[in-house]
Amino acid sequence: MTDKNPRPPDSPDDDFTNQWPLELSEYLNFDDDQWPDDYPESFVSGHVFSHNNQANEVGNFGGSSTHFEESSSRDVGNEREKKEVRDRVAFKTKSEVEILDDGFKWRKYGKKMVKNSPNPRNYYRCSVDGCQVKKRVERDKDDPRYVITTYEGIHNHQSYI
DNA sequence: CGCCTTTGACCGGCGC
DNA sequence: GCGCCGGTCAAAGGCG
Repeated sequence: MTDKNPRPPDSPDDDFTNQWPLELSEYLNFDDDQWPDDYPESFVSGHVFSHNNQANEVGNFGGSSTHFEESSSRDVGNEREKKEVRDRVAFKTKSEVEILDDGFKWRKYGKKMVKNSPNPRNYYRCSVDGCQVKKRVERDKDDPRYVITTYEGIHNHQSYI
């Protein structure tokens, strides 16, 4: 259990989104805290990119379309001290494997079967000490060839691997 | 030797 | 009040 609350005040914030190693073909931001029960398939349509810059690190990235979603209460400004200050970022990536290397070390801490999906959902956590970033990975129930990765929180460190 | 993976059980919240 | 669901932790084992 970790009742400590690190996160130095000098740590960079949402800037990390700018240094994302991946090129996002599209980016969607929802005003709501959650997505609809059933995201339409139009979500996944077209825009198939070929990321070559990352391919040198992982061979699994050959040809993948990535969709980016962001939901966070940055407009409120005053709600910084709330318990839900975590940034929720959802990626939809076309991949045969679920283990997409985003440049960070993740330790799997749980697997669960959600009723809305015939496929299990995997829970990962950043292995770096002080970094409480969590990651949720599951396959699309309508398109098993797509993988939905949801990131929660901001990394305490900027170095990856 | 250290770290990560896996499965089960437990817990909290919400709905009915 | 109970049931359901999603989320997390824990212990053991396996692998590098």
